[in-house]
Amino acid sequence: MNYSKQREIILNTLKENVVHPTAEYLYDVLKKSNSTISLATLYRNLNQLAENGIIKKIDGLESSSHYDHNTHEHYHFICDKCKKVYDISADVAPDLVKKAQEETGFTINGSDIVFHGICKDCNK
Amino acid sequence: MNYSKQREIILNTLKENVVHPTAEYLYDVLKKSNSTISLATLYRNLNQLAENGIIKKIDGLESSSHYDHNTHEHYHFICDKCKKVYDISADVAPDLVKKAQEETGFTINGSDIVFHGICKDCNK
DNA sequence: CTAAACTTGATAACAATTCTCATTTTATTT
DNA sequence: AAATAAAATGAGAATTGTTATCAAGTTTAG
Repeated sequence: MNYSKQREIILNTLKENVVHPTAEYLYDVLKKSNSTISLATLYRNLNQLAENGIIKKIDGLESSSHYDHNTHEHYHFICDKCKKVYDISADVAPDLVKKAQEETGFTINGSDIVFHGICKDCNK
Repeated sequence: MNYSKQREIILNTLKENVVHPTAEYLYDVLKKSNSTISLATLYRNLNQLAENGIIKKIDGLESSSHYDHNTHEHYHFICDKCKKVYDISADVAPDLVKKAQEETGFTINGSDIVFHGICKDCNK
């Protein structure tokens, strides 16, 4: 992977975002800050960054993928009403990957763990 | 939900499938058994069945959704090489949903828990 | 038996993502 | 720093999975 200005901007924009944005959301943010990054370049770089373990692609949330700059093991919750994505500590299931590996005998390289329901705000 | 012949066929076909098929896979199976079920009807019914809790739609595996006739709590593993989908017992993380609920205070209605890596067969 | 509600098939439409390809940037070798 | 190879880019076309539309057929309750 060579250095590229665009990739740097994309990564920084993702890092500045507390939420877990979709490509489309990032694209809008980038456009507003006058970056002339094309949608293809955005997708290409998000995929590359994820393949290199620098960011994490979160699937299973909605029809579109979300991206997370936090690669430490943790899970996600999406509110079915407001669609906000929250982090859940990996402490709720200690050694989850290890145990799954023991049970199956498979080599586990990653996991996508997503809960959905209604968040506190929407429950009011 | 009214009775419908098509829905019955779709549900039975899904039940007979030990794998966790995609809509496309099911469509092929149905065509081979001379069912004249249109793709739209298939998708419509899979969604309805899932909404009514009769089957489960599994997201986060691949670009397309998979469907599971087993609605008891359990997790999934997809082999990145052969793309086969395996079940993982919920025992690897007892009370996962309950704990996540306690930690967050959110109402959790469901979860998609997917591990990926290389299965035993492909590891040989 | 009739009317209202539901379901269907065929196909168009859609949204998210990837591909193509000519041009530009970055890295490497001299 | 010039030449060359390798990687990245932008723009838009293409692809994939899924949903919407709508006229016609089916199911169900009264």
